This record gives sequence, C-alpha cells and structure tokens, in this order.
Amino acid sequence: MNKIKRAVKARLLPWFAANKRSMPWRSNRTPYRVWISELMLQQTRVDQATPYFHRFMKRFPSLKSLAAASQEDVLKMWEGLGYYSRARNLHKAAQIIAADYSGRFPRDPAEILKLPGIGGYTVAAIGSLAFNLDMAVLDGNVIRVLSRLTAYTTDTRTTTAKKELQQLADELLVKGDAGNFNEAMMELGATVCLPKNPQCGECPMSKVCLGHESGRPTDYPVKAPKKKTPHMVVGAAVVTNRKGEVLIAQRREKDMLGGLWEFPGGKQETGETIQQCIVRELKEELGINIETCGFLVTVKHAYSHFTMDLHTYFAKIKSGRPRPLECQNFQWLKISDLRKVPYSKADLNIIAELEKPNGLKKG
DNA sequence: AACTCGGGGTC
DNA sequence: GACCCAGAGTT
Repeated sequence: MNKIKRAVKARLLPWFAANKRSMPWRSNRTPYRVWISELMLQQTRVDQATPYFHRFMKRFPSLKSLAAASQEDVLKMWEGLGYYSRARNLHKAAQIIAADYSGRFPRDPAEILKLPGIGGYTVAAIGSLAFNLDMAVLDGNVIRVLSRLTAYTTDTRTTTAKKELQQLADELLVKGDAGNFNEAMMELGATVCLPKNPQCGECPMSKVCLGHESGRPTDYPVKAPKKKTPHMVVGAAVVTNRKGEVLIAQRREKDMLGGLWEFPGGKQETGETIQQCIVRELKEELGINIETCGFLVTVKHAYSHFTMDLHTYFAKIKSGRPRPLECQNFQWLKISDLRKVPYSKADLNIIAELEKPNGLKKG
C-alpha cells in the first residue's frame, strides 16, 4: 500500500503532467464547465463528448442561460449523445441552482450531491476539479487501475467492491492535489491500463502493480458476465397529410427517450403483422385510424438493454384527429422542418431516409 | 442488489 | 457479436 502510495506521487503525477491529453474542459475550469463536462462524460468517451461540449457551451454559455432555456432546446443539444435523463436532470439542476443558490454553483459537497443527475462520482469530480476539495473519484477507469494494482479478486460490480475500492482511492489520494490525482488515475486507465491490451511497458506504476507481476493483468477487474439483451421488432408510421406534412409525437417524460420526438409506433405483438402493429399503435397512441401505404426503411438499432428492428411504413389517416393519448404531445411538420426538434438516433435515421431525393415519393 | 437508461468505439 | 465507456436513478 505505501509502495503504491509513494509511486503515485513519484511516478504517476509526473507521468500525467507529461502525457495528459488536451481537453476543452481542462482550460477555464469554472464550476459550470466542469459540471457540464462531467455530466456528458458519464458512461461516454472523451472523443464522443468533445464536440457536444463545444456546441453546448456556445448555445448555453452560462448557468443562467441554461436555466432559462426550454427542456426541448436542451434535449436538442444532447441529441445523439444518449442517456437523455442526463440532459433532463442537468436542466432541472440549473433551475434549482438559479432559484435556490442565486445562480451560483454550490460548493458544499452535501448540497452538490442533492442536485439531480449528480451521484458519488460526479460530486467528487466537481469537488476536486472545481473547488480543490480532497475527494477521490471512482469510475470505470479507476476501478480497473486499482483492481490491477492490487490484484483485487472481488466482483467489481458488487457494492462491497465499490466501497472497498473507494476507500482505497481515498487512501491513495494526494491531498491538496486531488484534481490532478483523479485525472491522472482516469487518464492512466483510458490510455495505458486498457481493458484488453494494457500497455504495461509504458505504465509508470508497473513496478508496484500486482496485476502486472502476476503476468495476467487482464484477469482484473473481476466481473460477473452480463445477461444477453432481448430483441424487439417495432413498427413506426410516417403519417402524411394533404399538405405533405408529417405527424410526429413526443415521448412522455418518464419513458425511455423521454421528451424526444418520434415517428409514432410501437412493439409488435405475437400474432400480428408489422402493418397491423402500426395500425394498432397509432389508434392507442393518438386515437386515429390509419392505413399503411408503402414501405420506407428498416432501421436496426442496439440499445444498452435490448436490440431493435424498426420497420417504417408510410401511412394516411382514414378517420379521426390526433390526440395525445399515450404521448406528451404531437405536431405536423414539413420534412424540411423535422430537424428543429430532438429525436433519438433511430428516428434520425428515418429522417435521413425521408430527406433523400424522392424520399417522400412512396407516401 | 438488480434493473433501467443511449450511443459509439474497439476487439 | 460482446465489452466498455470520467454513472445515476428507481424499485
């Protein structure tokens, strides 16, 4: 333990100073910028979050501007990044800070932790990076680095392991330099202590690493295998009217992809064709009777907990007027206006299909 | 403790 | 295909 602790100070921090990557949130480190970046980086790689961070800061340069925005505008800036509850929670938290903390980001970790979307990792990240508090982060990188350093054999998905590894991180933390310590640990995990091909030859900690000493560093971290994800077949309709406008519905806030817009539809049930599924779903969701016309496209999409084949057909209303029965809202939009509101990736693929030359021809 | 919640890179 | 990623919230 003390050997590891000495190696952190003597080797890890100098290694980080010499090898740290350039990231936009590493300059001009205000609490607001740290907060936004940390939310974007939850379960998301640096390269994926970076362009979103630039666009978000341009559109919402201050906490006040974020608090004053509509949720739909915030979701539009998050479109394609995934885990949309992060965006909804971010927006709610901005309004709480504006109302209860005079627009100033709270400094007390207990207060930070109360904000929606902020848990144990993020409060430590903001505390250390924005306020120089002695708090150690525990993320996927740190779990891998620590479990290899100590040849840790407990399943790291368990709460026992999380607790013990958090304690270990707390002990190793370089007091007074927590931000650098945390970033160094994560940078090491992201660039050297890789999941499948650890670059032990380039690692500043290899001399004190039990995983390296064992000759089988990839045996750590120990993880129970995940269950395989189910597969869904889903139907969706591009309903057009006489003006050539398209009907879109807004998903309910509590549902998956909540607040995003979509081409209405739903899961195929046993014993029905995909066209029958679409007819049924639009009756249930919007109270309209439709007939399907031509086939448009099938979008294959993998979510974190299931995979989906999304079959999309054109359709027209036979009777009834849309009402928001199982959705938050609906509207008719010209194809050229569709991208003004936020969608999930699967529905963006449908829009791309509609935008192709002759895309609406079949409707 | 188990489950839900996106999207994309990597092997 | 499976795994992983600067995890949090709900049940």
